[in-house]
Amino acid sequence: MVSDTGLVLSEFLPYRLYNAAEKVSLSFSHIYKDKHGLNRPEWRVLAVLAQHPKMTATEIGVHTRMHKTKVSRAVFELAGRKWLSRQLDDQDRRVEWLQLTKTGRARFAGLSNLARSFETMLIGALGMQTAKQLAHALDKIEAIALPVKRIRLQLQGQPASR
Amino acid sequence: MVSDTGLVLSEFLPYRLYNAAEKVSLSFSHIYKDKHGLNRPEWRVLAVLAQHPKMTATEIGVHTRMHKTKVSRAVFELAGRKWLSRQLDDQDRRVEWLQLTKTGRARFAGLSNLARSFETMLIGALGMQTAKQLAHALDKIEAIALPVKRIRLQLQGQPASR
DNA sequence: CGATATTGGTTACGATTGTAACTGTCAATT
DNA sequence: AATTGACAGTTACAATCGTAACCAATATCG
Repeated sequence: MVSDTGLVLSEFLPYRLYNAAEKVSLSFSHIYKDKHGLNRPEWRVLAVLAQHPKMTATEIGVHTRMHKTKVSRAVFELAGRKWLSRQLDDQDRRVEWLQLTKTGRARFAGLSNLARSFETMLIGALGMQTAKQLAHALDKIEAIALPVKRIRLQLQGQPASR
Repeated sequence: MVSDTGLVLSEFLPYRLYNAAEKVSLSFSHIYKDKHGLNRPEWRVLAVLAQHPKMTATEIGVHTRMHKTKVSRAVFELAGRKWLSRQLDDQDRRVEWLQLTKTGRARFAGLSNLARSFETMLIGALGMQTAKQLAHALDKIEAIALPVKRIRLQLQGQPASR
């Protein structure tokens, strides 16, 4: 029989993890939001393209764990700003190769520095040891398999069941 | 001069933290969503009221770090299901005291057990040591002050400056 | 006491998001 | 080569969410 002492929400790990992530994310969001009016998907697309010069929207979705509609909208917005260019693959005209324009790279450079400063500040506030332990815990969370029903899982990299 | 090697998104701590939280939260959400059709705010209100028998909507918002409109909607929904009752304070008729009904408590009991099982599973997958380190890191994140501009901060519990 | 500010909670509206349907292109099977 | 299925990416629609405006009720201060 289970002792139904209830559940202390404020000590419940998923809850705490979520709140911490929201807090950090909210604080960090000013870096891309305030100056450039980017939202999170746009920031992520920018950051991935800065690191991987040529990618397709689908690849970006897999890499950033974002739904393809999110990616699509972010790409649309960034293309409108001329921060990235789209180029049809000539083997397969369904796919578009995306890459940052000079403007895009320039804008990102500044953001990138701010991002790293933020991370440094965060790690400093946590202390190096705690930060390392946190990173390690995140490694594990990324690695473990959690039950995910109902959701067709937007990152269609690996086939679920066929 | 800052070495602009760019930024490796997949190693960027805020990004990783957010993804991990989303992964865990998405997996956990099935527990309250699949069977009862609750959403996250509703789940939280339920859990807090189970722990603290009588609270006001404002208090719930502070405690769960949720915006008062979210709380308001969740309370509306749960009241509609008769999982909680509202009772006007007779000293101050603006405030409503909320408490779970017998139905609400009964429904929550099951959820609470599933929630604890989930947490146990998660901690098991992480390993006890990692889980403890994670909890410690989350403690620190909760405690530190991160720059938050622009946002009027929905949890008006503690005065920011007076 | 009366005007004004503040507070608890709700509602309206715009923005963001996810699901599903859709378009166009390629691949496979006949 | 024609049909069928799969896939890249977009669009439509509904649900969720945050901001701001709002309504009552109380507190404050002249």
